[in-house]
Amino acid sequence: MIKDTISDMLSEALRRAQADGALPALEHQDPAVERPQNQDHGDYASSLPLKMARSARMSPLAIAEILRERLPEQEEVTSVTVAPPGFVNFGLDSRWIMRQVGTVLTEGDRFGHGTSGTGVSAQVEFVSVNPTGPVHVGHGRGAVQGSAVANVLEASGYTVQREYYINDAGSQMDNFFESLHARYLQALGRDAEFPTEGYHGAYLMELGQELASEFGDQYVDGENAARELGEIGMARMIDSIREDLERIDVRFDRWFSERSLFADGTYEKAIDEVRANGYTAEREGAVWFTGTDLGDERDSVLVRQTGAPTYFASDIAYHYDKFLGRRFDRVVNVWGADHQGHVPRMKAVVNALGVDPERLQFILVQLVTLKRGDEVVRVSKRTGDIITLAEVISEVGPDACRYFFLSRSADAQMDFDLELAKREAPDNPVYYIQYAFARISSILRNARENGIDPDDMSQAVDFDALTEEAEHQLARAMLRFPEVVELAARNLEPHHLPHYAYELATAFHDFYTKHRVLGEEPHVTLARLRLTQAAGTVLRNALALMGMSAPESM
RNA sequence: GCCCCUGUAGCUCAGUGGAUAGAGCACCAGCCUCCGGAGCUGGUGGCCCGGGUUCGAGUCCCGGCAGGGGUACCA
Repeated sequence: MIKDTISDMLSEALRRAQADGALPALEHQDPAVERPQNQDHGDYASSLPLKMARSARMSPLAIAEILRERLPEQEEVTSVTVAPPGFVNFGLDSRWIMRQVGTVLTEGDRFGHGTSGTGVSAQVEFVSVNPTGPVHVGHGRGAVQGSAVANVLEASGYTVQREYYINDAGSQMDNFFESLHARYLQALGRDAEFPTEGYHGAYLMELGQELASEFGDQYVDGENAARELGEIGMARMIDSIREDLERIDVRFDRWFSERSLFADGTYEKAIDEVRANGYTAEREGAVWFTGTDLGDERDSVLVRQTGAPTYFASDIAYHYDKFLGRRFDRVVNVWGADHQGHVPRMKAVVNALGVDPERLQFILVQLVTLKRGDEVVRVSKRTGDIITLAEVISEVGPDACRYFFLSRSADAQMDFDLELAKREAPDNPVYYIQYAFARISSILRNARENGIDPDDMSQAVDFDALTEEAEHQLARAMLRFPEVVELAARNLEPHHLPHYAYELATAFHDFYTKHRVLGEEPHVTLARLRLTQAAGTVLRNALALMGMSAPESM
């Protein structure tokens, strides 16, 4: 990345200045290269002189000047200026910028990808909705955020595994089995007492009816009837969850069963490890995790008086498997904000397993407040008043759904007004972005009709023919893409992607409005065609990371 | 009570400690002989309050205020 090149230039200048005594030798300084908001200040700027002025006991301007004089030559940087109160501003050679269009086309769908995560394995676990009900709209937000984070990490070179943790053990499954069995019996016209704390949603009645018509009275009686029927029902639920998620391009490499932790001995190994490291205690007939020894607020129960493990104990086993079993270098858990209290505990647990807690990161997705107009819609499985992800997808479409969930940072709550989302669908920014891609595709189609084959890359391109401001801005916008991907990966903030895509689309629409591609002088047409193709490549790559489609026509 | 997240334009949201805080929607005024007007151009309008750190704070720290979430031998 050009940004790294400029950082290296500054580091070299600093080294030289310290070698010849112009600047005092200080400990490592970050070159602090950033993009100025105001383009008059160049393509990149460094505030290093301002940051080191105090410790160097020199004026920032003097430091800036010393650095500027010692900067190594670099062909892509044509201007370096010192600006008060102490910036070093860098201007890129506009001809070099335009030639990067060729680089974009050469790299194709790999343009924007980086290497910061090369050789590092990362697991992203997300959604993980209990298989007792459908995916609702709040889960959808986590699904989109998680899948985009996984995409962005992968694009940064990480070896990524996308995982869904199936909570198929524990009391909520028993409850689901009983609830389903009751619905099944009711569907067969029999008296059945529905559990007070059961799952009241309409989806379970439908499932009960489905199983009743399919299996008849096969599961009415018998010791294990409810359980056997429940297993079938759970598999159906998981299938339906999978289908819903696939509609918004959310896919998993592995569906990890909580039960398997107990079946294969991982659970015992994990608890033994925690015990061996001295972080368990027996009190009041229960086994506790003494997280307070590791800075947690309070101790937590692992095994109840009844002998049944808590879900927390399962989670210990699960993370034991992630770090000590499958040996992921990094683990990212995407959780709903209602699980926030669980984060310090999990950090403490990982610590207790002898793993650096920094390797475990969380994205806490804040809750979605559903509205219909002014009316707030509460999501409740107990009442059955559920707005499912599937419903939202059907109303606003998968691309708009993804864009909407992606464009807000995970730690900000959001209102989702279904009426508004429907009404504004044609004005949604997603169409603006996709329209840019459709226009690009249209130009390429027209080029073919005019006897120009855009895919023929044999002809030499005169990028110096691209001298217009709008062309320059479009190319500049394209070059920012790798930096955006890197930023999104480093901070686990996929919401930068849609904002970037919008800006890139704006740069293209502006170019499109002001200049024609086809019908100009041949060398201009060819150069603009390449610019257009490159814009399409970057747009498509950005949309791909967002999990959105890039339609050639709309 | 304690812990976490959030407070930026009328509304929905961006804004890696930097130079003159940005978009969309809405509102006002313009642009179609020409590659798709789902587009383009201009205008109105803003950092919750009070301290602090810093050469520099929307951004970091402390204290308020407001909204949301969490504080189980539920998950």
